[in-house]
Amino acid sequence: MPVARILFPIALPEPFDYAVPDGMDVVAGSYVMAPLGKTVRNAVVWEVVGDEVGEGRTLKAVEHVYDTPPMSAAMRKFIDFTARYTVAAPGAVLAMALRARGGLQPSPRETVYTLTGQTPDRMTEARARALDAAQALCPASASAIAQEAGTSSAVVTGLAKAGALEVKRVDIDAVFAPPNGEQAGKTLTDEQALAADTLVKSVEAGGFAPFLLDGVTGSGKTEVYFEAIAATLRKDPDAQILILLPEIALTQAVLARFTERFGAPPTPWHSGLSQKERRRSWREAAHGRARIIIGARSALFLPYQKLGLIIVDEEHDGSYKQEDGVVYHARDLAVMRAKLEAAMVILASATPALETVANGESGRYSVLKLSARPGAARLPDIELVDLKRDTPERGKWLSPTLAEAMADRLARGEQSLLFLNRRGYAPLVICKSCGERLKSPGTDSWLTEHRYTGRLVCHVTGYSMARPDKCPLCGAADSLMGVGPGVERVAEEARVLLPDARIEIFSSDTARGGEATRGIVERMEAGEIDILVGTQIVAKGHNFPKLTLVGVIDADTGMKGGDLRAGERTYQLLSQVAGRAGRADDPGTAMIQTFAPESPAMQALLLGDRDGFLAIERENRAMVGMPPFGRLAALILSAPSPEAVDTFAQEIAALAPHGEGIDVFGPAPAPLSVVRGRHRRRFLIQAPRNTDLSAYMASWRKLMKVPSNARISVDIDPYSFV
DNA sequence: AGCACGCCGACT
DNA sequence: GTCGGCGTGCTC
Repeated sequence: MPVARILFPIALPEPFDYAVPDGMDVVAGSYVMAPLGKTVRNAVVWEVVGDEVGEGRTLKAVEHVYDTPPMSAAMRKFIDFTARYTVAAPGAVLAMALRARGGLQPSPRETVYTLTGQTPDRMTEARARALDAAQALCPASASAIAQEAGTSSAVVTGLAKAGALEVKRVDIDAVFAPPNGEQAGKTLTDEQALAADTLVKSVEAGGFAPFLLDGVTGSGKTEVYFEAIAATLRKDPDAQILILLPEIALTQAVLARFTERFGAPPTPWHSGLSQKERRRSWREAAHGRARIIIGARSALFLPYQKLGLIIVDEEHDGSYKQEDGVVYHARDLAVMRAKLEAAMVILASATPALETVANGESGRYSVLKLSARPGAARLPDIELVDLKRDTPERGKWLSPTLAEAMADRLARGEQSLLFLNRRGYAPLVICKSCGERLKSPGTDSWLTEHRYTGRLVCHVTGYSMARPDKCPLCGAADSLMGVGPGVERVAEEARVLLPDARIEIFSSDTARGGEATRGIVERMEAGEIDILVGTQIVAKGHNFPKLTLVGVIDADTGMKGGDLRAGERTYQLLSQVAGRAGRADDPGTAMIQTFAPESPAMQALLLGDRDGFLAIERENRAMVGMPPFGRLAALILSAPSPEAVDTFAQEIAALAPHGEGIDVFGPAPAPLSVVRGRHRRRFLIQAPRNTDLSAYMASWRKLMKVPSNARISVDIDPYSFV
């Protein structure tokens, strides 16, 4: 009897062996149901091993094979690669690919009713209303028609019996309409056409080909990669195309743009989908019927039948890094997935990551540059405001220079945007009488004061409490004081400064859901807002024609935290924010308040010299062997008590294997040393560029005996660390 | 990930 | 005397 090696979507160390009953059609990649312990679970056949009989052991049998086409060999290889690379169990990676309940079953069906045109022999008041409702809703269930008509569903079934309504059984999860690759796109500029042509030629040639599409904001990157998508659709009627976007960019407007360009809505995938939508998107992707899939990082793990093209838009965006569970970077894995699929991959950005630029320069990626903004819109003039000389009053955050510019814009009827990447009123609350800093319970992160809601909120755990009127530690009344600026406090300051101005706050707190966001954007476009105070939510997308001043409250915030990429991230974010100012005939001004105007990031911003900035960054990193010139990994341990985690950390430190050129630093308290009652320690591992760090971390991990109350997580190529 | 087996506190 | 707390170990 053939034996199937089956991988379960749980963190088991390896696939398990099962007997394949006679006549059951099981191949590598088959989605099956098999008994495991006391339960029966969905799983995937990883390989079928000939007619080998287990050495005297009896195997359980595969129970059921699903009709879903088997998972492709490339997908299985990708899962194995990801597991090895991220030092995770293959089953834990497979679990990410199977996250859609009901996706393996055929679509559930429902009974719907449509008009036949016949009139029933006997017509009643209720029947007439039901027929009207059926016409309005067209295909609809009996209950929906009955509700609309204000009758019982017996009326609807009665009409069906009388021949006035036709009964149909239909799939609840409709198939996505196929996109059209023949439809023409916008007219491209010469520069855009040149880039698009290169991409189209590469699609036609086929095979693995990585590209960096490096184009300034507004240079039309999307229109260029649309041509690559269209070419892929034309070339291969089975090829699927995946577009990865940062979660925050997955808006209705973006989906609409794809719908318009390709004549059919794309298949969406992100954390906000309902169970029904997930099931539908997953099934269509797994069957190969979904042709264009637009999703957040997790869409990379859908089991496509045949990927022809992957696009990673805003490839520098930090949200591509998954931090819990299987720790991965979707951009890096996207390139690997494309390689395994022999597909093309396009990384697009106005401010590409240093790693990506380095890959371009070394020739691993082909680089396409777009330098011009069509419509002749120029980038804004940038001014650095030196906070050491141009200091705001105590407890204030707007420098005299910025305040004056805002007043000037208001007088001219133009708009200003103040940017501060901090939600709420004050990022820290202290007690004036005992000095206590209020923290989230079981965590060492500060509570942020939100005046708008009158609450103290932890931005790490989501914990929130009503603002107490007494210090919880010493009991002193009226002693709590918010320290530091948040968008609410800056808005308050602006209101005092310019009482006649219409001022609004734009952050994830005030713009919950698309509705409120659209409201703010519309009022801004209509000129009903004079000053908008926002967090990084304002950095993306929207262009406001009357906006001529952007003020960056504190350019140095992002530089704290000892992060390797702090300078790079600050540059990316600030250049994006600054780009919001200006319009075709008036470039506008961006005023950036900083205590370090002489720093390379600020100087590069001032001069608009992104490449110069990257060159300095690169030199610094090359000197100290940091990525991409060396490799990093992190090992994070956690346990319920500081004593337990320290003991465990010491044991682990002693076990670290020797490796050529590999340095192990730590243990040190992790960036957030206490999270939800768990104490965390971190090791940082640095190695030469060509080291197989995954293999090193896996060999180390094998030596560890992890106590049951402790957790361990490996982060290859960590992004945030101290 | 479930689920059961295992030894130590408060209850009908 | 039992019910049940979740520590730990296994699932082909």
